Amino acid sequence: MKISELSRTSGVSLPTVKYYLREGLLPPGRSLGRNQAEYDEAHLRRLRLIRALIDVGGLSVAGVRQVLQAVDDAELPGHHLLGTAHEAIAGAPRADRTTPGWRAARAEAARVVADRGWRVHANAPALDQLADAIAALRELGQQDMLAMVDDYAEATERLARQEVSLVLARGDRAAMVEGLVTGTVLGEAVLTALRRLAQEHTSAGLTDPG
Amino acid sequence: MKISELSRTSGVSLPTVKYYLREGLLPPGRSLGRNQAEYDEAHLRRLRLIRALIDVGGLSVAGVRQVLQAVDDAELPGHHLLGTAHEAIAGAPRADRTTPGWRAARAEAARVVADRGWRVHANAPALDQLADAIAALRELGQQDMLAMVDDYAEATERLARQEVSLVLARGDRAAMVEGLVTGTVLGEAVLTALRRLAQEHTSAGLTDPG
DNA sequence: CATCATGGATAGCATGACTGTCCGCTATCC
DNA sequence: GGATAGCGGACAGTCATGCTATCCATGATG
Repeated sequence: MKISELSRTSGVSLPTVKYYLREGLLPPGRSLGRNQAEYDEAHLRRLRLIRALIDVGGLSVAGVRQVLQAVDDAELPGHHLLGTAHEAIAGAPRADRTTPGWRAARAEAARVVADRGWRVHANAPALDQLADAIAALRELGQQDMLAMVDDYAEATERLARQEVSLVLARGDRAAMVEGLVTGTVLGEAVLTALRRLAQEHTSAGLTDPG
Repeated sequence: MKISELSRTSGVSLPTVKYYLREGLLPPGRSLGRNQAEYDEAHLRRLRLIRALIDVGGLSVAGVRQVLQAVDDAELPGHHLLGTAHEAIAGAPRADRTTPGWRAARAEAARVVADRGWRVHANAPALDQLADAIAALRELGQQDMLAMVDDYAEATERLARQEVSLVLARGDRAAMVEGLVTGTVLGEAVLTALRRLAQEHTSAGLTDPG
């Protein structure tokens, strides 16, 4: 198919498709001459993945590029890809990570993980994000919220087991890789949306039962 | 304290403090004349909350303003505040919500909630976000991931019960209100960070046991 | 009394994610 | 075989966000 058809059937405007091409998110089509190129199903699929990562996952264009490069790297072992996906989701840190309070929170985050016996990379971005949140909670005098951490950890551990086995159940590598990325990014969107709905339900039920 | 001290002790640059004042995130200090104003602990606290919502929660300045207006509205019933927080977190939708695929996903989202007996506002933003994610998953041929939805719902329901009762356990309204906001926004950060860590642990454990 | 910070207003800047325009070329439809 | 619509490629322009910088008249402070 031609670029205009790619644009039309994907719903992504033509200038934007060109932009993604320029930015290396979308591989160039098979050139059929100086000013004609052929795109196929794989491009369409890729374009949809890009939009999902941006629109639903909230990734930046740079983050998407990172993820896609990892996806396309056939050598990369699976859980490296996961790490890349996590880095891309994380983006640039906004919080100040130099204060003593943050360092303490960071140590606390490491402790939570260690207590659970989780084997994670010592400088996983998620550890820093957890520290950001813990530090903020303490700074705001909301430490009592930290009582939830164990419940969160328990729940996420159970869910992660399900997710990972679901992805591993797929036979081939390509399907696993895509599942990993979408599971990580879109799964997070599903989880947080459901959390909000559950909160709304529960708070309505408790403040206005019946 | 003076504005410069507020800036110094909060770690937020003076121009930024002025910016937040201009934007109405921070209430003006008690004026002591044409060019002098007095700020207090409440301002410091508020400033820290703003930074937490922006840095950790990822809210936009507009979103923060929305939340704080609700926080300051003493009339607003509790679960309205929750709704406002959810709207502010959600921000402007990025996905296209006019396609038939999206409508189907939206109906599916409503069904998930209804099947659980969750009582939520029929146009809660989280329902749309859930639909965004479901639509993306289907569009990408990753429907099998939707098998997780029930587990997510189950887990979030249990967690929400804990969270809400934790917040309600606080005596006074002001503490509850702040707990609600921080619990919603920062709790989400904690949850997603832990989810990523759990994923990393699990995938490492399954691909490389020992 | 000399400085210096302050409140208030306005302008400027960096980044990110597009969007619009132009150009020379070519496939395709009369 | 000529018109014309679409194409690839290069770039400049746009818009929103979240600050940051400058200026000024005033008044606090040593």
